[in-house]
Amino acid sequence: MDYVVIAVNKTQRNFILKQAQAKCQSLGLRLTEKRQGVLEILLQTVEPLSAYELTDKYNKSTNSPILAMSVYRILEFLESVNLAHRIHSANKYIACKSLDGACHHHLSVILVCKSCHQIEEIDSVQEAAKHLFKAVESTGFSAANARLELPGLCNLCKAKLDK
Amino acid sequence: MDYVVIAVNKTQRNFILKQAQAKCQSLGLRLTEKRQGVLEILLQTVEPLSAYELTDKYNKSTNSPILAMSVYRILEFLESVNLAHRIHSANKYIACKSLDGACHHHLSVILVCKSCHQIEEIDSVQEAAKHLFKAVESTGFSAANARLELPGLCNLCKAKLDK
DNA sequence: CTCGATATGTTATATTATATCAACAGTTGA
DNA sequence: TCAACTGTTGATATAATATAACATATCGAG
Repeated sequence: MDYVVIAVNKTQRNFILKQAQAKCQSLGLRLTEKRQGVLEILLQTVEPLSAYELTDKYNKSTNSPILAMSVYRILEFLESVNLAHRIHSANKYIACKSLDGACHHHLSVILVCKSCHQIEEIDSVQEAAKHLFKAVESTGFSAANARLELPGLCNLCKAKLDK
Repeated sequence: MDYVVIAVNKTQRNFILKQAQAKCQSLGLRLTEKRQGVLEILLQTVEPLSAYELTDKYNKSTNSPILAMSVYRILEFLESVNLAHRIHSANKYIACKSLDGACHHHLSVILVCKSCHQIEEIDSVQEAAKHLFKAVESTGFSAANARLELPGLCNLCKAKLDK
């Protein structure tokens, strides 16, 4: 299985946005224009973005600008409904790009390349992750909604460094 | 197996410090007075500390004070030789309290309690962690020196919340 | 419409982290 | 012994990330 950086095309973005709308509605929450705008920028971007980078991008693409403060609040909202994830090791944020609308939040594994700083949220290690969670929970600790961030080197960077 | 917050007693601290000295020496590096001082504070403390908290504690316990800048540098050093770990999800730092002098850095799992913010570095899930790493590496990604941070609720806090 | 709740605007400030250059200490080798 | 080199720390400035607090605006239910 090949390792590729996730980039979603326009059709996919629209699909995810629609699902996001539906999800919020079903929760009795509002995916407002600004919230959707922020989510769109995250979806359009391959690398994770800091709140301030996100603010800049947002403001370049609109004529009703937003403040970083609001972006933080919006990110908090998006995270709370699992539409975006925070990458702690980088203090940056990504959209959840899972196309089936059900990113496996409880078990998701995020690979963080130390060299190119790109990120891949992978599903193919579900089983192993599940085992780890079970082992952890058997110690009495309740692992909640965890995304495992694994630092390392992606395929491409490894190839470059090997040269 | 019970979940307990790691606290090392004085004897254990001294033991770890001695090992740290030896480790640095064998690497041709110096565990200077300040570096050792910072490590000691971390070892004496159960909760993870921010660089600035660490600075304050240090300066309260000495008459040759230190600057936060230096603490950052020292933390970087301690991390580079695996005597301390950074908790990304909290932007704080802990000492590696493994008594056998060989914290399993490549596979270590850190439980972070969202409620009391205390931290437990556990060894008992080595096998499961190893499997996960293998699964990840089979995707072509080289996981490097990872500590997995798992957010959740520790035993004690869970009990409190259940009341 | 209007009231309450939610969302956003606005300003200020806290917290975390890095950059830069100078001073000093310890080691090495002539 | 002394000069040169390397690594460590001091000192100051500033950048980057994040939260607090309060005001205003907007949405939706009744």
